Amino acid sequence: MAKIKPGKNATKKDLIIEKAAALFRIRGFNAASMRELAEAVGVEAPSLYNHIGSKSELLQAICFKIADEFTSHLERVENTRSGNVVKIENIIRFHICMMLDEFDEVFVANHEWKHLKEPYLSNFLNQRRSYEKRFVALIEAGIKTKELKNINPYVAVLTILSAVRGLEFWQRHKKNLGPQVLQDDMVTHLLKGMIK
Amino acid sequence: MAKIKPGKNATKKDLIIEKAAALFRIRGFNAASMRELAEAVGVEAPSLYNHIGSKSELLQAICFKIADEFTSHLERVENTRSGNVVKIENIIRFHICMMLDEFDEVFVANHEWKHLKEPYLSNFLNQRRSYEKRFVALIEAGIKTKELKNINPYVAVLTILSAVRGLEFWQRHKKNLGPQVLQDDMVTHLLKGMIK
DNA sequence: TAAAAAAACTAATATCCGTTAGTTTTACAG
DNA sequence: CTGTAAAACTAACGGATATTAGTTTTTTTA
Repeated sequence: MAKIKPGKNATKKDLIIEKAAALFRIRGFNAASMRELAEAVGVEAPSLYNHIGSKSELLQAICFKIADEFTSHLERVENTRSGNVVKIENIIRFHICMMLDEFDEVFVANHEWKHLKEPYLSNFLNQRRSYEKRFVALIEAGIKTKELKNINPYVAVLTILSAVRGLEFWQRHKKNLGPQVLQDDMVTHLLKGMIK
Repeated sequence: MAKIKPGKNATKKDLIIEKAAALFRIRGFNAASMRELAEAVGVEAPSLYNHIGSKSELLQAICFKIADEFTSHLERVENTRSGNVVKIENIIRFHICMMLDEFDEVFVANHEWKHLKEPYLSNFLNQRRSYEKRFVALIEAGIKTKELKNINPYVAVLTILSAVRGLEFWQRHKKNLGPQVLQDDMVTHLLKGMIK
């Protein structure tokens, strides 16, 4: 069969990772087979190994690409001079955008990380914990400056991150509601509540 | 080896399902092997088949047990004469309790349902969709009676259900915060927001 | 206590999976 | 064109998995 060229600026490895993200999301990491992945790429299974080292390497690439994007965005926000509420709103909106723009990858990072092998598993969890702690610190700062209610900051972070993650169920209703309305509504709900 | 008796009122099948829920949660449905499950039960793998039909039957039992509990609770709430906000708060608190009391089962129902086989997969998804629609109706009613802001009810349900689901990450912080505080904080956050 | 039923065990099978080995084809540099 | 390297292919292996078959042990029943 003819060699298949990937898009201009992307390597074939990138194409494989992209297809892997979609497949891992739909079938789950363990249920997804390298033969299925090969078919999606348009190649026989062993040919994949000319470009990648192993199946778990694919999972690592996906998880850490996403983790790094979130981490570096948080760093950018921290170095801003805005108020804490603005910072928090910024983070919420970024999560929503990531969920909509890089759906497969974010989904896999959220759901399949447990199948990472050591030491990647520990690295990933440490990076997550660090992210959450820095988010908590932001909320604590907002409480100190009286911008926020005297809530438990851990519960708030938990609530926000989980709510935003729920956008993975969004696809169903995509037709009825634009992403901008969605973003605004969710930000309002999480910041100001739903009671009049 | 001697026959192992389950707890007084539970059949051996119930014991197997219970152990399966814990195992499926930790390892994932596909990664969890029947040999591992057998070891947890204290038996050789083929012996399991004296009590169950197949591995997927276990997943079905777990998923539908949880789905039915949520559905019947919703029905109870619907038949109540309380205000809509009280009903919504009731549902949120029930979700939190389920998450804390039947952690393994709820986790598996939330994460592993995609490995259900037809027609169970379709049944499960239909039951979920129905639940969400009835929840949406409750919020729409609250908007109509001016109890709630004029938010998009789909976004609200999405936000609430996802936030509550996030309690699966709770175990980490259990030591620092009691479940009652958690419940109250989360209900407040979801109903009234975090801004002062 | 003897017969019947339930539930354990051992052994084995068929299937699928990730991956390797070895070979052939394609693409590109000179 | 020609030679070289990259990337495709076919064939196959070793290991794990769910499950079945057949047998033996344990428990219950009468």
